[in-house]
Amino acid sequence: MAQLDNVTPLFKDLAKIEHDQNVACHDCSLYRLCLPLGLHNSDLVKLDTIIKRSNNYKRNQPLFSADKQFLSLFVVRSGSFKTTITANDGREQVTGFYFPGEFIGLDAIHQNVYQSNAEALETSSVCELPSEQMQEFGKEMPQLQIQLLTRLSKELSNYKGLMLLLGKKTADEKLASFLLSLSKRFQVRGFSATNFHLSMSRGDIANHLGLAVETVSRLFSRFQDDQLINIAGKSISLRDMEKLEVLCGE
Amino acid sequence: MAQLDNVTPLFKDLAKIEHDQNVACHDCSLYRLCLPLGLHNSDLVKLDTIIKRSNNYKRNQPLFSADKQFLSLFVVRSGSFKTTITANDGREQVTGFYFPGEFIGLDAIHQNVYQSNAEALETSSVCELPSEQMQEFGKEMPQLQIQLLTRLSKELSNYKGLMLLLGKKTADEKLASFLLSLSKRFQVRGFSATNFHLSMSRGDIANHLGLAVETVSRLFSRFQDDQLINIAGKSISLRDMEKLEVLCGE
DNA sequence: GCTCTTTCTTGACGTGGATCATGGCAAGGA
DNA sequence: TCCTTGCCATGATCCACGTCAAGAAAGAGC
Repeated sequence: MAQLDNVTPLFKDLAKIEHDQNVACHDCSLYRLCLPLGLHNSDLVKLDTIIKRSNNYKRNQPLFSADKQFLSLFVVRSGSFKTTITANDGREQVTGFYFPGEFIGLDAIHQNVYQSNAEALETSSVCELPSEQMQEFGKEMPQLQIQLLTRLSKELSNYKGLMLLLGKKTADEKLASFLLSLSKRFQVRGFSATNFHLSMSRGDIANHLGLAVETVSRLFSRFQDDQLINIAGKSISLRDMEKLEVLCGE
Repeated sequence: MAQLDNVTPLFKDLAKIEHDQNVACHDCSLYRLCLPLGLHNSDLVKLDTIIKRSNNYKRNQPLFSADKQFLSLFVVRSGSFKTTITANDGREQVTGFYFPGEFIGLDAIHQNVYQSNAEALETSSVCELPSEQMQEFGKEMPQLQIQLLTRLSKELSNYKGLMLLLGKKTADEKLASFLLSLSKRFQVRGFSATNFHLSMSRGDIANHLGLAVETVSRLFSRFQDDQLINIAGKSISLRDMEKLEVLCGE
């Protein structure tokens, strides 16, 4: 995310602030998108005391692994992460990509065990919310619980959309849907909806969409030939949003 | 579910009780599987006052539809339901099947709008939890919120498993995984893990697994030839659980 | 700067599962 | 008993996408 430069005035100092380990929630540029929204000021101050702000994670560095004890929820502060699950024969599925303000680890709550692997896609940092203290605080702060319920509910409905994508869509539709989903998420974060950086590899994209790398590569080329996008390595710009919207079929 | 007859002693009167509209939570045979688990007795009594116990829904009768206002969460009391989402061109994805004690509608919380369509697969009934009152009660009953969080978290992690299934598994593996998932869910409900009734059509199964009806039909035949299962219409018995476990690759 | 490695692209070919088409069977209605 | 309707089974055919192979770029390490 730090590579992105088409920031709106509102978020013009995002890149600076988000990398600062010592900024409290109420001064954080992600405040509007993040957990504390809706909390009373006094609760926010309390919450601040349990949040650990991480150092940078490097590309490919794991945040947590499946089957390990669930100790903390994470919120992305800068950069991006992917989560994967693994079949017993080693096949992997990339279950999601996570950008600043998004929660990682919500699926671990029900068994107190991480259900997936999470790793950084680029130099990234997180805010860590220790699960025990979150549970304590939750009892006194219904708003905090409601935030978590809302996040979980939203992620759940995303995943149902992904089922439609994986189960029913063609390769073209899958890629168009993926690009538009990224676009919308960057937009609410104050970045350009049309020009952005793909922090994940072609392999990750292909895996996530249930396609072969070669198919994704060919589609990028074809979308470019058809003037739907411009793509150069990891930089992409969406040239014809309308056609992309039609293509994705939602 | 009412058609199932291999019930264990523990649940021997399930079929009778579950259809009784007037049974309170603490007398319900689903108590151990359901929402109230972990609530104090006084809270349970309070909760009981807002729960509406439905009449029977008939086969194909909708419980709710996507884009309608979110008014209630539902818990299946008897029978079974499916949920679907629809692309704008009419393509449907069956996102899930729901059995007694399971929640329907959790993905509607974040926008106060139902995100999917739900309909009965057979004669079925539900307990209805009005969302407004649930929100009120949630503020005073942290245990209730925790139950909801736990359910959501579990459903979320199921969906990540479904992504692996849809994205990476072969037709054989998909069907084996599906059958074993049903088996486990029936088992915790006190029914036979090996002999049960498929309340959904071949079409629903195929759709849910991202396959064609014909493929599902051929697979059932082949599994039968290979002595993995016996199938006759909607009745199925799993003959070789071990091989099925191996086949499903988890 | 240069090598080594990883990632990406592009072409040629093969295949798993979709689609199409036909027929069987059970339930319901007259 | 016949007809209709819905659901399921199964064979024949086809195609979207995967697999294989071979370069081309792009980083990573020195």
